[in-house]
Amino acid sequence: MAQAQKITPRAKDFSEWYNDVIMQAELADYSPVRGCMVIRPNGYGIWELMQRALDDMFKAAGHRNAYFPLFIPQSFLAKEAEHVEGFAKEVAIVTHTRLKATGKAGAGAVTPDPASALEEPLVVRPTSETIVYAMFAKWIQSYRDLPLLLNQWCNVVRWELRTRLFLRTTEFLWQEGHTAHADEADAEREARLILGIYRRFAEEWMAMPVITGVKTDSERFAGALRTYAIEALMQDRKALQAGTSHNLGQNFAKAFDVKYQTAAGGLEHVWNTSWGVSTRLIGGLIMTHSDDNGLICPPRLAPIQVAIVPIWKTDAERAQVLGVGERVAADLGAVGVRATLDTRDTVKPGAKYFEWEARGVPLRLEIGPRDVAAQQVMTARRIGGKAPAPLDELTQVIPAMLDEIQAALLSAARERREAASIRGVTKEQLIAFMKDQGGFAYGGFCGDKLCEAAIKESTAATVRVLPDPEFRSPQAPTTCLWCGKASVAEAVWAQAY
RNA sequence: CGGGGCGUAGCGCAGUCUGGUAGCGCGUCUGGUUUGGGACCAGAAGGUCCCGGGUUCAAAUCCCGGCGCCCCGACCA
Repeated sequence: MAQAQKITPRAKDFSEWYNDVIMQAELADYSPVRGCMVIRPNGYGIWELMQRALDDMFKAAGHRNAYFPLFIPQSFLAKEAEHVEGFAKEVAIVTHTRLKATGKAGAGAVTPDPASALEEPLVVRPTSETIVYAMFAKWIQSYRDLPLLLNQWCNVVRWELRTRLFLRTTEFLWQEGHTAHADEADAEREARLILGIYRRFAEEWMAMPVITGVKTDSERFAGALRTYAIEALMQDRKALQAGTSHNLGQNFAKAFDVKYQTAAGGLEHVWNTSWGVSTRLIGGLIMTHSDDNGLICPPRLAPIQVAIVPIWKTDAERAQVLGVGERVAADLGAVGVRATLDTRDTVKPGAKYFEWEARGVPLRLEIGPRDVAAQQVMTARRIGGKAPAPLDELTQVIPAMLDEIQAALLSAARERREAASIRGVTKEQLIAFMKDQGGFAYGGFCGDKLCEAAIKESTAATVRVLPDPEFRSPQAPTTCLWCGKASVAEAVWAQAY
C-alpha cells in the first residue's frame, strides 16, 4: 500500500495525495474509458447520504422529482445562443443506432452500420435545460401552473480535455433543478433560496464552510442572467466551486417558447432558474478534511460512523468481546448510529485500525477483555483523541461525540480558510499572495473583464464570487486593486479547480 | 494539442545505461504459532516483460514505428 504524502500548502504532490486517499479509502477507481470514473461502494455510500439530505431539503421547499431523457436532439442545443457556445465543444454525440459485424474477430469485429445513421444526431445531455424547457412549453399555459418546481437526479456527460477523479469526470452524477416562475422577483427568490440550501448543506452536512455570492459575467453559466455559487477553499489553498444556482431570466423561455396567460389575460414568457450540485462535492469533502492517514468523513455523511474493533486472545475472550460488540452495535443502531462490528479473525486489531482510518470512519470503539471487565469501551476519534466510555452510557455518549466531531471539522476547516484569506489586497500583494501562498484574496474590482483577464494572466487567479454582504470586508474597497479605477464591488480571487 | 514521467505477477516496484536462467515487497493460497496500533515461521501458486517490426548466436534491455496511462498546461455551469 502506498504511503499517503504529507499535506503541505500548495505541495506539488497534492494531486498524488488526493488520488492516494481515494484509492486507499476505496472510494472510486479509473475505468477503461478515459476520463470516466467508477464509483465504488464506499464512495457511493457517501453520495447516497448526500442525495437523501439534499432531496429532503428540496422537497421541504416544495420541489418534486421528475426525470428527463438522456438524449437531446442536436437542434435543441442550438436554440439558445450563449448555451450553444458554452457546451458545443464538449458533448458526446450519438450518430448511429446499430453495429455491423465485419466478419473479422477482435478489435475490428464490429463497426457502426452506415445504414443506421440518424437523420438528426442526438447529444448526450451535458445539462438538461433544453429538453426540460421544451417540455415546460407543453405543460405551462396559465399563471395557475406556476411556479413549477422540479428537480432530477441523473448523470450528465461533458467531454472535458482533462479530468480528475470526482472533480471533473467525463460522466458525473448530479441533481439539476429546473423551475419556472411568473415574474422576475419570484425567479430571483428561488435562485437565492437554493443557494441558501446549498450553503446549509455544505456547512451542516459536509462540514465544509463556503462563501456565497454572484459570479462575474465571464464565469456566468452559458445562457443565464445571473449565476450564484458557493465556493470552498481546499487544503492546498485552491478554490472549489461546489454548487451553482442560476437565474436564467427569460432566455430559455423565449428560445423554447414557454408562455403563460396572466391573471389579467395577457401572454408572458416565464422566468426560469436552474441549479445543481454533483459528485464533485465528494472531491470537495475529501480535499477539505482528509489527512496523511487517509479520508476523514464528517459523521453526518459517513456510511459507517462507528467501527467496533474487538480484541481477544483466547476463544473464551473472543466469545465474550464479540457478544458485547454485537450488543453495542445493536444499541447504537437503535438510536440511529451507523455502526459496524469488525468480526474478522484473520486481521489483527492494529491492521483494522489503519483500515478504518483510511476509510474515514469518524469514530472507532475498541472492546477488549480489560474493557469488558471495567464495563467500558475505548473510543478513538478519527480526528485524534482516545478516551474510555462506560458501556451503559454509549447510546448518549456516542451520538454526542459524533456531533462534536462534526462541529470540530467545520470549525477547523473554517479556521484554515480564514488563515488562508487576505483582505484589502493591493496589486502587488495579490501577485505575491498567489505566487507564494494562495487562498482567498478579497479586494476592490472595477467590473471590467479586461482587468479580470489581466489578473488571470499574471496570477492564474479568477474571481470566484462577488461575495454576499455577510462575507464582505468591514471596510468596502473604493478602488479596483488592479487598475485603480472606482470599485463597483468587492471580489474574492483565488486559483481554482 | 504542447511539456514531463511511466508501461515487467492482483497491487507497488527493481532490473534497461553496460544484451546472457525474469526478480523483490505487499497481497493471495496451505499448515502452524499469534491477536490492546499495520503478526511471524515454513511451503505454494501466480508472467504474451504494452503491441508490431528490426539488429543479434541471444532482446524486458539496443534501433524504428505504434498504442495506452499518470502529472503539468491549453479547455472547463
